[in-house]
Amino acid sequence: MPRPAAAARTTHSNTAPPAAVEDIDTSFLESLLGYNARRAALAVIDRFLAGMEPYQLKPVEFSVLSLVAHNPGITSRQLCSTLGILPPNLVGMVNMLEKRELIARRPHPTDGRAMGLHLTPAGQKLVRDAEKTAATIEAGFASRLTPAELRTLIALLKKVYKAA
Amino acid sequence: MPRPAAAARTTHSNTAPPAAVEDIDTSFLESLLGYNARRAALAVIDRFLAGMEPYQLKPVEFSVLSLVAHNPGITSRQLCSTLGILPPNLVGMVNMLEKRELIARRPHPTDGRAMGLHLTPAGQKLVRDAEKTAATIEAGFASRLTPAELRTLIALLKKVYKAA
DNA sequence: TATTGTTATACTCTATAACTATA
DNA sequence: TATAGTTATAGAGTATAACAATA
Repeated sequence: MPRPAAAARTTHSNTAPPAAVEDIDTSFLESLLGYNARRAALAVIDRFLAGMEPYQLKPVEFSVLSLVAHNPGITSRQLCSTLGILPPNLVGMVNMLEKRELIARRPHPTDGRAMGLHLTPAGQKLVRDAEKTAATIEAGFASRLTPAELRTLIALLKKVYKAA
Repeated sequence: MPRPAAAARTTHSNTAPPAAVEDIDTSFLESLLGYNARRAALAVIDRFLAGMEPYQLKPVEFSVLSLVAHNPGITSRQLCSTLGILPPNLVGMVNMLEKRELIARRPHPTDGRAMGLHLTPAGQKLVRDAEKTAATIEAGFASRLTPAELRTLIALLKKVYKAA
């Protein structure tokens, strides 16, 4: 974001070390997959965060609810290994979602230690609406990417993190 | 990561609600750009973190050193806006890199408030080696992605986060 | 008046150790 | 003995407010 050409006093002084930097060279970083993946993820998540504001859901909370919706009876342990979060960090989230009466813990049918997670009717409605919003956000990126590019991008991303 | 087919007792009970989940359906989440971008970024950064261990550099510290290397005299403010980090959070990092004698603060040639950042000889050597390692890590992904796919992926990621 | 660098501080996210009850 | 869920806690990472020196 530095202005294009102010203070032209410090131009082409090829030998003097104490020169000011005007245009920042980011070419090396931009050649790295990690740098670009992180920047893109942050940009998309930022948009997602804004879109989920009416539902008071952060990205991970949305992921949890969506997984419970499509996998009624899923356990905490399964959520953790699927989403890559640690059990102690899930507990508070599940408590909060239960207090909001979006999900309910029920005893697991075969494992007395585990609890199966289920959506309440209110949770089902919220997830339906939130997933619709997520799809809309997704479509919003079609302004920068064609549908084909979006498909390609997602396919390549999967190739990167699957079989890690 | 649940085992494929243990406890076959709880199979095809199509009507009973309290059933155990065996294979987790993640298809909706996997259709979302944000989910895939985050997972991919985490996977790559994980690999990067391991590769940078001998240099004792975290991804952001590597980014800072690399930017200083290619832009000698760059200011803290410029680093912050380029990398999307906040000034208070950069201070400690620069202090630490200075204490490790990898960078040096010198007075800015035209702005008395600012400090220009420069690499020490030790810093230059470290960055050269670390960038070589970064390129190697990058090449390591060629096992999952062809060089053409990697180029396409990076180009599409740029499209996503530029013009955000 | 605005900006650079800085301190202090708070809030979130992520990680580790240890306990309980079931398997 | 191992695993699911939980508690407590520690450590990163990220955020805002406010100040001194300079523009």
